[in-house]
Amino acid sequence: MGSCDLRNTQGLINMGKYIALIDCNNFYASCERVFSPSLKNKPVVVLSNNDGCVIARSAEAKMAGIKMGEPLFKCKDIIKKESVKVFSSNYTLYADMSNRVMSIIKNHFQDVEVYSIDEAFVSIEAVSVENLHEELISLRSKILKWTGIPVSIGVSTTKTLAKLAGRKAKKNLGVHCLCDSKDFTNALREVKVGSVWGVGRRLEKKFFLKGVYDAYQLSVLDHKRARSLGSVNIVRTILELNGVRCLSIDSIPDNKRQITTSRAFGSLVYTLDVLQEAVSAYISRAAEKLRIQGSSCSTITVALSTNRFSQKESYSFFVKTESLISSTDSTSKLVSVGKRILESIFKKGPGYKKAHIFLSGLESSASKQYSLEDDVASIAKDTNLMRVLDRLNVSYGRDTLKYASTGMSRDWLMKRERKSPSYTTNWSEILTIQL
DNA sequence: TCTGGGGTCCTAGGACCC
DNA sequence: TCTGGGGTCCTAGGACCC
Repeated sequence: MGSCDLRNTQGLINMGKYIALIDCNNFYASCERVFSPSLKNKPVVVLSNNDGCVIARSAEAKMAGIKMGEPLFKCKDIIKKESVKVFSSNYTLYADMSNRVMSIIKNHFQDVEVYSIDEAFVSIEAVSVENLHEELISLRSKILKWTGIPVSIGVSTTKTLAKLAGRKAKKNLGVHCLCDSKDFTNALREVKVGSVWGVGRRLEKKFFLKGVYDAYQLSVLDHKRARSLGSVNIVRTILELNGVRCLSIDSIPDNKRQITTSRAFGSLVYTLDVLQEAVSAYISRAAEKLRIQGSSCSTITVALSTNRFSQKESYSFFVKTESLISSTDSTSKLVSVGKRILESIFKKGPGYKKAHIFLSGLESSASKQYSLEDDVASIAKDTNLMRVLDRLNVSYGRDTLKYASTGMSRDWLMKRERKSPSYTTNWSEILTIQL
């Protein structure tokens, strides 16, 4: 963490170093639009897994009154009335489009932190705000021209302020600099405290009770009072609102400390053998993620849950964790432990909606601790097998080679009834143009 | 009928140690 | 009535993010 002396907003202008947040507009909806130009200016939404909730909306869909996170069945009427185009999520496509956008940004700037699939923070040394503004406007057009994805860019001196600037940029669909102390107070007053990055619903409620309603009021809140309402993070947020950098730009992502694969089934599952297929498949996926970052895990947790929205049955969650004697990244080893755990938590009766796998106790595979009981030769063999498996699946597509235990029927697979083709990652689904 | 998934960090409290 | 003090490590749960 950088220095945390308290600076006032006057000091901002002379800090010399800026942080920009580059954020793709309505990202998933925009991706769908790139490949279906007829959707231009039309309302578009993208759904979560299992076609459950709306997780991305084009501007027109927002205008039509569809809310973020709303279950599909609750906005069926609007969708019909406004002829909203609905897509299942197509993560392969979005990840690929994201990579394209991010690589343009990385070519342009040195210090880039890819913060999420649709956002990046960059740290910039600029001569003047005016020059920077120009530069970012041209970057924005380049991204739009090269990928078809519109972005908005917020600039300020800390991440938290860049986020606020990004909100403004979204409204006028371009670049917004929040670097001048004159605009500062007004800009902060316009933002509800709950919209500040780092203030969620719980904290917002607490702040309301204390008469803190907007970002400006938060920025002048006494640190001790703030600390009594939240954790040390909220004090950092206040400092950041005052232009004091507490959060740095991390251009090299850390390895994950925990790996999760949890997914709802397409329909309720009642039998152990179908659950075993699903759990094996989820573990395979989690183990792949583990190997991608070169880690092994020493703890595996398996959980089953019923439908939490069901009126008829009460919600149940069964969970069990097992520690391994020495850590592993082998799919087969993890699957066999996972299946054993599943058998021990499975109860006949309820319909299961979801299975969850958590891998934790992660350490680098290269420097892992062996146990006296380890059969080193068979571990080496397994490692080679995993290498071949991963390589084939990278070259020829996921699940080209998979464990039989993950099932052939895959009755539990999630619903994705309105998925667009994987235009950019699958030869057989490439875009075709008819003349 | 239908309600996402994958992460992080922080804190309090218990277990344990000398 | 009286019940050491100081420390570490681990875990569960809460809050937040996209």
